[in-house]
Amino acid sequence: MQSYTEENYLKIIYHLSVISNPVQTNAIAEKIQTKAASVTDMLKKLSDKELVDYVKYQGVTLTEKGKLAAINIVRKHRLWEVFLVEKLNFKWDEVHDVAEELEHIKSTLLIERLDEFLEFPKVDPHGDPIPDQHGNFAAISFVKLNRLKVNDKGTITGVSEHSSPFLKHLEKLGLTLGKKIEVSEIIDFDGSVELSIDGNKINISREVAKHILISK
Amino acid sequence: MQSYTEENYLKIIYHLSVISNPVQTNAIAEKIQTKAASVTDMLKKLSDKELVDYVKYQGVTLTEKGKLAAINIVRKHRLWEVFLVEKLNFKWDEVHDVAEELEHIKSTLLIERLDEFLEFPKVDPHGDPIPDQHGNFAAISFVKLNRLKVNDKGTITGVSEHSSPFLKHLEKLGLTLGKKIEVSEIIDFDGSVELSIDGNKINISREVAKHILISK
DNA sequence: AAAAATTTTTAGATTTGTCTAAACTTATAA
DNA sequence: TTATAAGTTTAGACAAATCTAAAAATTTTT
Ligand SMILES: [Mn+2]
Ligand SMILES: [Mn+2]
Ligand SMILES: [Mn+2]
Ligand SMILES: [Mn+2]
Repeated sequence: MQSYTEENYLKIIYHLSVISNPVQTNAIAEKIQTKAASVTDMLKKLSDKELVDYVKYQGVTLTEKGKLAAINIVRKHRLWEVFLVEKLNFKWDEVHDVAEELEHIKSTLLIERLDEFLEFPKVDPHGDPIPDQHGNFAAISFVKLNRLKVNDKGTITGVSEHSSPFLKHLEKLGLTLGKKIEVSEIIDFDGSVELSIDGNKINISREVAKHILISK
Repeated sequence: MQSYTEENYLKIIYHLSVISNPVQTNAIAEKIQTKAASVTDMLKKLSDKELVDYVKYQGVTLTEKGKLAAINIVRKHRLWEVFLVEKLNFKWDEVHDVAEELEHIKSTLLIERLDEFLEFPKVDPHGDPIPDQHGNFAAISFVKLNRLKVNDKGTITGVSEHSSPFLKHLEKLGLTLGKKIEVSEIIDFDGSVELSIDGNKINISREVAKHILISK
């Protein structure tokens, strides 16, 4: 079994390894809000437990065992988020911090029953896929909204930024999961994007567009 | 805010102070599965935080602040137990350990929404009362089954022992919450009790009878 | 290819919660 | 009322996770 802290490291290494592999010490330090020296200590420990392959000065990669542990935490995180939104009427911007705590509850029975209670959801409130108990999940194919051209159409299926201010902003603009959008114009001056949604035209900054995931 | 460990101490002091006040160091040590020396250290810390009144060699009493914190943890513990039984189909002997972890999740919104989702339950799966958000709850009046005389009748409204083996045993005998019983005989030899329940006669040991709570 | 900048690791402390062993206080018994 | 037992606290140590400051390795720049 891993400690609360070890679980957090595994999860963050998992998320970062999508972007770069192996994962650098400083990248972890920044995400986990700690100092590089502390990360080095933990990497040695995770390496001793054979959860990561660690090469001094080079970075870390999850082992199969570490990857499975990480995915299991992600599974729990996302199932709890679904629970909070579907059953307790949380908004999608309110769930993340609570799920950060709930994901560490240790009970296989609990999580399997929760999955069943929620009727085996495939995605969480931010459009992220929920792994099954074996760690398998279908990768969702999407394009970032800032990559679309004028007249391109699609459906909002996810977000790549989970902060409350960002999600509240999207909500206010009506940019929620499942909404159909069409790019009506891309403004030369600042790269901002004009969208058609629900018959209205709205303008969003390029920065916001980057974090909206679109599927056909 | 209190740490996970501090919360456990507060809760256990709260439960023990029903039996004896002030609460002794060794009593806490035994419940928390630790050594008396560790308890002493923690009592000093809780005293510094004004959560307990602590007199060296005499024991501890919860302050108002400490009592409120403790009741809040009990509230969370019991609400989670209801959730596990009512929504996730846990048995009453399976909930305690998971609730021990869930009770430490820090989110007022979560617990108020959970309470609402469960439709404001008044008792948990073991018949224990659930405090409201101000810490108030109605004390449930009961007699221990071993105190009843022959021909006394009543309803099972609670248990004073929460271990899985004990609860499974009761379940097998059909001695669950809400069941009506009548004492048909008390065996001289070993003090065991014969009960009428659902038209059948069953015999339970005095030790088991002690932990079954009966109301009129 | 050496110098400078960046990144990472080590060394030594610190905090939280725990432990053992010894000392001390209180309760019980002769 | 002194002796003994039981309960509690202190002293000193330890493991987990963190930190700062300094040293070492790697990468980038000149
Ligand atoms: Mn989240
Ligand atoms: Mn999510
Ligand atoms: Mn319980
Ligand atoms: Mn209970």
